[in-house]
Amino acid sequence: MNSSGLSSTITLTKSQQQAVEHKDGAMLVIAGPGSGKTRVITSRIAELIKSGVSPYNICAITFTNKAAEEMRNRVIAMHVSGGVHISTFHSLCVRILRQYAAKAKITPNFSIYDDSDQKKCIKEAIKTADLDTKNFQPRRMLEMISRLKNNLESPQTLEADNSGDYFSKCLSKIYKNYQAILDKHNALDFDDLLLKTAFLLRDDADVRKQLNDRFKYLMVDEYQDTNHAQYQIARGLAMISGNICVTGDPDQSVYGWRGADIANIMAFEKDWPNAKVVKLEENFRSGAAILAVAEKLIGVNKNRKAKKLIAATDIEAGVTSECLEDEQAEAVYVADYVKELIAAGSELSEIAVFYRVNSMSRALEEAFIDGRINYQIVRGVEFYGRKEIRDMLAYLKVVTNPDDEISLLRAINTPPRGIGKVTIEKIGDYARQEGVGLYDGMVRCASGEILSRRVGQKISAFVCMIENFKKHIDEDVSELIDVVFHESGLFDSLKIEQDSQGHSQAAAIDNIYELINGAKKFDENSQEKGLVNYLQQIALFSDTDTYDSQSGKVSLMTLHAAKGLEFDNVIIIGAEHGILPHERSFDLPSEMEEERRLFFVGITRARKNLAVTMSRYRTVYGQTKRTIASQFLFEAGIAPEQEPVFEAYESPKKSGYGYEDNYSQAEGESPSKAVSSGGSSKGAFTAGEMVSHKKFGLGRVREFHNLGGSSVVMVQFNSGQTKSLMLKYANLTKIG
DNA sequence: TCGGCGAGTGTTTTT
DNA sequence: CACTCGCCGA
Repeated sequence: MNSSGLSSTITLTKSQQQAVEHKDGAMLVIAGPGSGKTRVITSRIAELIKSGVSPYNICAITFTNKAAEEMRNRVIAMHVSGGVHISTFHSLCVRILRQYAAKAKITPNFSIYDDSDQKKCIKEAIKTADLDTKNFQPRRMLEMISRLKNNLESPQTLEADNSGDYFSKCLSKIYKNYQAILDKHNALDFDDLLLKTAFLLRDDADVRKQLNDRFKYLMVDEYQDTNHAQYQIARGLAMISGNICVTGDPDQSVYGWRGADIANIMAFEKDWPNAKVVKLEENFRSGAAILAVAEKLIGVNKNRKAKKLIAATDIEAGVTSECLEDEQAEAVYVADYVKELIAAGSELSEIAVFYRVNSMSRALEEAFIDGRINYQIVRGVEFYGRKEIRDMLAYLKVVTNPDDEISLLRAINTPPRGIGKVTIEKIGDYARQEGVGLYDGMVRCASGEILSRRVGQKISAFVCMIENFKKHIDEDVSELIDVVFHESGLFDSLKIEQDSQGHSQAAAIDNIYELINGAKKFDENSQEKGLVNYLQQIALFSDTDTYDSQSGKVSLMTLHAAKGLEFDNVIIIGAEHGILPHERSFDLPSEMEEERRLFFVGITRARKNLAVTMSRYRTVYGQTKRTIASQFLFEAGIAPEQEPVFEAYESPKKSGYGYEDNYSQAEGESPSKAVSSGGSSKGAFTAGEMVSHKKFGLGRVREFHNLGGSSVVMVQFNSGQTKSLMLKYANLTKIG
């Protein structure tokens, strides 16, 4: 999203014009990369207002806070009066849920739980279900619950369905417990924000009517990445007016793992039968050479609507690729390449490096520091994930929401106050007897005879402190944080640490001051003030929100974070089998296609120069392993000249994390042959056929997914195991 | 009560 | 390799 060309006098193409002028009814804008989508959306908002629609009646939903902010600025720059609601789905839901809290059966001061909060809750939920965390891994359970929530399955509906097997019954129980814990804490997780809003819209005609009246014109960007809950929310919001305009690109759907359903955009015309469909296929961003690579790659995907990438500029573009020895060499290569770009006149902020996983930034950072290149890592959790920040936020959450036990338990012993497990348990038991929350239990214990005098005093002191903080709740958030910082003892304990450990801890105190500074900005600028608002807003900050286009630094980020951005120069590192595509995606063709789209997204961020690198060896989890070139390099026609041995392989699942057990068989094979021939097992398979595999022996084909060069066969082997194999590498022989 | 230490474990992407 | 968890000693 470049900020240039904001002037409303700028000329639009015919199709852009069509999209901008469309007013009433449904519209689907299929917008390829670089097709001026953001400009279309903002121009349309301006056009709606010009035609007499009140800004107050317009709602635009973006994918990230950053995108929302940017769009807000653009709308303002168009000299259109304010009042348009622009936010992410999640922020919108927070607003709705607070406004209609009673109807949603929650209280408006709810906490929003992040990953680590959720993890604590799920562990407790598993324990109270009398199950163990070995067989029911917290992470996995959370993932499945998230999936359920995204599909709007409540614990009740799940429990009512008695048909499930043992595992689903356990899951159902865990889900129920987990939700009970969240309810008790007056807390919502990310998925709840969507689910509760969707239910509210579905079940309460009054609310639905009011919101439809409020948001007469709804626009949803990045529609290809909406999940079922978001889809239902959008539908609910536009149900009466029918004025829904969605924009997106199925080829850029990269959040399937988070429940995003590409079918939402594919089936839009069915949902809204009179929908106008506009395709934006002209690309104003990238040079033709880059587009050719992108188009070649994405063309391999099977499940897609055909769409062109038409170069609409005469940018001279270049695409290079390089194979380096290991990740250090790769990072140094990138640093040198960046220096060349700078020498050639490029701005640092016009250079970006993308990678598949966050951990890959490390080698880059070292090389950039060595090379004295200024960089920014687009990764936000960093700051809000720091211990001292979380500690501080825990206090604030307790102040707004004493039922938030996760925060309460954190705050009560940071810094240590000599209140231990036993005491907490005692109070917990007492509170349960009395039918009150833990905090209220403390309040009562502080004066009662439940605890020893000594402990009672400690509790009393803590409760008094929190109650005292509550008095400041209507002051500026920044002031309250300052008060909490000093009166809670957090400052003292950090100071002591700092003094004893030299200056290594100085950052902790500075971080709190930075938090205070951020809060000051919130106090000054935010539309809706107050502590609860502040906390709920912070909870929704994300990685991509930290990207600063004006930083004057090279940007490093994951491919996911790169969505929606553009740079003159893009470098994508780690184009290796197992990384891009990621090994966790090997089993499902749909996931392989998503990986391909991810690479596609990365490629199409570049205006002038695209460089792709891989390395021959990579150290993962402390072990150095030989790598295999990504098939995507070949599909896109950009394999490095100094070509790596492209080895035949089997799906490396279950054989550990490395690929070592399949790299022996390849030594002699000619790489180019292995690729272009498509392997030895050509043609189609059908379910039921008997096949033979070198290593796994005999088996029967269960599924065949014809994906051209990357077809996948799922085979159930006689050994009992079922494997998904890439057809062209699996070396399957048909039997009989 | 709490911090330190050692064994064990798990590794994608993020609102 | 890095992080978490649980146990033990002070």
